[in-house]
Amino acid sequence: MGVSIRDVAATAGVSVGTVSNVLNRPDSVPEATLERVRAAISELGYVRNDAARQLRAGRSTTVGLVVLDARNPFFADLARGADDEAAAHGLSVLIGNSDESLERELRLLALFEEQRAHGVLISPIGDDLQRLAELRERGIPVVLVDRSAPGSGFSSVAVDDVLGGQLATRHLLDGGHRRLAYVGGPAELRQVADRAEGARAEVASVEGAALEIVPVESLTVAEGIVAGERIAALSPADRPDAVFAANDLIALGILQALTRAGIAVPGDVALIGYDDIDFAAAAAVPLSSIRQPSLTMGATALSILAEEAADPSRESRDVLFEPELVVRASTTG
Amino acid sequence: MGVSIRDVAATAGVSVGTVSNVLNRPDSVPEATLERVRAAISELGYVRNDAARQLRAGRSTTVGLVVLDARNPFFADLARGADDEAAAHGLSVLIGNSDESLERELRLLALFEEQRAHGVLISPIGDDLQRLAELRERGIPVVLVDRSAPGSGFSSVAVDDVLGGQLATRHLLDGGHRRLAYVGGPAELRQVADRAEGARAEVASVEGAALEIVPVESLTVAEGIVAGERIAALSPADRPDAVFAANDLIALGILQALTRAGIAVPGDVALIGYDDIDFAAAAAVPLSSIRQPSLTMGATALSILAEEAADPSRESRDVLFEPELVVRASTTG
DNA sequence: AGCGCGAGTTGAGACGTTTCAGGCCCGTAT
DNA sequence: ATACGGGCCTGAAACGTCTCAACTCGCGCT
Repeated sequence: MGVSIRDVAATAGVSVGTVSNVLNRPDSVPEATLERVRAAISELGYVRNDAARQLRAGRSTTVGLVVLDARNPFFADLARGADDEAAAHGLSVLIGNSDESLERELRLLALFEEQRAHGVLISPIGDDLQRLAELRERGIPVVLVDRSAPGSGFSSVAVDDVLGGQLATRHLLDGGHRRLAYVGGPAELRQVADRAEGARAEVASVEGAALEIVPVESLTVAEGIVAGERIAALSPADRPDAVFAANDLIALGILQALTRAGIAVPGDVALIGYDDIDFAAAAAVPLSSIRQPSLTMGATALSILAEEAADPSRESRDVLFEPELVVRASTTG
Repeated sequence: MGVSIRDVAATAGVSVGTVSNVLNRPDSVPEATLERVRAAISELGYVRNDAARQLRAGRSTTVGLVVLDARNPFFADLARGADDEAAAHGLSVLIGNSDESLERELRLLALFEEQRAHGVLISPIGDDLQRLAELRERGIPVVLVDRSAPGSGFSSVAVDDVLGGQLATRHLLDGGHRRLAYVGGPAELRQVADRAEGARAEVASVEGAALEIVPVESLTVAEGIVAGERIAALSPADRPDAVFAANDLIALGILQALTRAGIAVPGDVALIGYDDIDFAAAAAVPLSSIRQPSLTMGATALSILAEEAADPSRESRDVLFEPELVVRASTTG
């Protein structure tokens, strides 16, 4: 069925070794041979078999990327950054979606392990890095993204989420708000917990300020709507006057629900999100948010991964980016 | 370094064939042996080598998906639909981003061909299906997504874009608008051309209605902003009173630009998009749009692909979904 | 006792690539 | 004339899996 290197060798009248050289080390082959082999290749329509290469090489040239939600533009951007950088290293990125489910995360890791992935970039769900340590022991380097873990032995590329939570919260407090709510979940997600911690710390530093935690099941627009409806149902006396959402999808959902219920943003309730996705600026009320350098994070993570794959003895590195407050209409009324 | 099936066989005291049977046909192996082999597997931490399986099998278990823009939620949904269906067939989906660039598209196809992909789902850029025919000849089935091509020999899963264009345009005309603009590009994209054709047909059927075509370089928010600024710069006399955008990203960009320029939507200019992405409903002015069943399309495409991969002699099929008008505030003032 | 049968197991061979030690040949130095 | 070096090429081995024809063994039947 398939045309192999052997067929090419036969029609070009050379050995398989020579064809391999043409493919991989063209400089070491004289012009005349080069052309003859190339002619044979295009005549036969030969296409390299990647599986055979990988088998020989012992590992693949694919990097696995496990994200919490492929539909979240933040992760799409992160993937894009990784993808661009991967091209420069001759690698390709395979995106897997854990959907905040531990079971799916494990399934993806098993898949990448069977594929002898060149490495794995992951935004893990829980705090149990056991499985990841296993991968590393078997020769697959792992870099954590959107999640720092100093001392874990894994390299990581993240943004200081505690600081991000503080920035968002201080901004709300500076606006004169005192009855704050934080909407986020599930609590197992480190990002969710860290941003809450930042919020708590900041609220504690201001006399008379209070923080209520509103849990949601996942970081999606749909869950944001649910949370928004819950908030809208409260009497004005019980209702927070400012809401900090764990990400922009939640914030957009809340915004929809509040607007539909006739509650003005930012007039009645100020609202700030997290990630600063493209759509935040285009929202019903342009959304204040905390910006993360998503493209850069993806690129950085991939390049660290490539280094560790090339030299496994390398020390792990933790890169921490600074979040940035972006003020728009949703908090300035 | 790696633990192979041979090592497992040795420690379990059986032959490699038996281990393979345990892995692939556990029913044909008696309980006692099964357990012994499984014990050896977990003792040694054996993990199957996918490259070797693929080499043996002659093709991989990965399906390539080539999309025009991975950051467009429409394609993210489509990918998700394909991914879910793939799991049911024991396949996995590798997403590639052509970014509306022919060169990147070709590179991705080369990659998938080297990987002996199980099949390829693609939303192709141009009208030249030559390269795809090549893939098919070499045993890699191809299904077109978001693009119908009856008579091409390729199966396809699409939405009737001409009809979609008509729906959107008729809705604007029904609203009393007569000076219409269509914003879309690049023109090579069949989707862009078909939607324009629908618009043209509908406008032609109404006395005194006019349609202006505003080209953009790509279907992104950024390009939408550029187009919106161009429209905003026109004098009120020259300005269209209704805009049909080739997709929601463009529409959201236009919305931002118009709003910033103090032009009211829908008061001064009505606006409708295409795709009905999640964010359309959450926009500054909730966006009217044309809904496509993205998840279903992805799932359907993958399932057709799986059938063709199993039986290459199968006749090609063309599935055409009906678009649906979703009316929101951006066209009802 | 001889036979056939089926369940369970074996082990060689093939998939297509890369690598690498070795071989050939020609030209130059001795 | 001989030796040597270098450029070019060869061909076998190895990567880990699956398949399949062949084998063993125990058992029941004649």
